[in-house]
Amino acid sequence: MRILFMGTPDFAVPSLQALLDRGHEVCGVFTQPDKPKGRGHKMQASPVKELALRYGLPVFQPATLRGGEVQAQIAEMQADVIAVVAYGKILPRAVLDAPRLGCVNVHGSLLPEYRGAAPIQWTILDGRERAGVTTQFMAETVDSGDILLQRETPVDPEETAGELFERLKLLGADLLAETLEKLEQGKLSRIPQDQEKATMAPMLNKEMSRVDWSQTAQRIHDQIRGLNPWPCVITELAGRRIKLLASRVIQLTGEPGAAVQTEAGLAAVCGQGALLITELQTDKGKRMSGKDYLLGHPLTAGAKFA
RNA sequence: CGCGGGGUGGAGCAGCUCGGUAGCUCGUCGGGCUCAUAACCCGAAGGUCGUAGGUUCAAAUCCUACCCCCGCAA
Repeated sequence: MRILFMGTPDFAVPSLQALLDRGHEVCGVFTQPDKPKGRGHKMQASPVKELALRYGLPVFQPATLRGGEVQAQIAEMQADVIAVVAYGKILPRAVLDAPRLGCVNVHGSLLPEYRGAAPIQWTILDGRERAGVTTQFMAETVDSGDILLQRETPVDPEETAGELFERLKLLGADLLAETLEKLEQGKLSRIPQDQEKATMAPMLNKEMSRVDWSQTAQRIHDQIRGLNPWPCVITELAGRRIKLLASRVIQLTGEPGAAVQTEAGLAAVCGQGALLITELQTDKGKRMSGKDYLLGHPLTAGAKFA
């Protein structure tokens, strides 16, 4: 099959890899332009670009897909299908209509739930027990297209967004390959989304890192899991920034926000129940268990998380 | 040249400003006490203080370069 691939971050890499492994002809790879990133603001190529270059595939990094020139270029490629996985740009009508079989997208949720930029994180943040991936025909409105295939997976109560992410990107890659093959054989039917059941999973921001200790321990636990590895729950203890990376719900009462030394380690009292802080990161950047933290940072009387 | 923090026995930290015997909490090992204990007491092992140079009578500490880790900002 002649495929034009569009994708940018890590999540998209296994999908491209799967298409290559199955012997499809990837006639081009679209990915976001290199950007100055990280410390020192060094230019950095996207993970998808790096993979594409390793395979010697033609790479395209237009700033926009809205120009007639790019659109003509895409049309000339005569791809059977365009596979889009976390590309980061809206595809205009002209591009959606270009390939013979249409544009197929992999999304990290069981659509119509969790449309948008951060479906995996919101699945965890909401404490959901089931997650999944969906392949859909792309529509002009984000993630509203007809569903092709879905695959579901249970979420572990302790699983972080990052861990679920790692699993779903592999599931997604499999599902994409399967979808394209069945699509080519005409074995798929399109299932329109139930628009009534649609929910949104907007991009995360740093505002969400703050903890409201009056909430239930379970809810804060989900917040810690859902925001890990980025942007993470950030709180303050003894005047210093602390990232909370992992926790466990325990029974303990007291003033919400109170920092308590327990036999098992550092704990934080919540509105209902409490959290044992099983992994945290100090402002020096070291990751450690709450127990280790206490060895070098003894709690003062009445210490509270901010 | 974006801004900034950090690398000290196995773990987490202090010491660095104002060079001069390597400190604290925990762990480990041995012994003791106790009806008992994650408690307490006594003792011991374990560190090229990130790397390489430099200054000095003397460097964890001051100077230079490099390596690694992290936060902010993007």
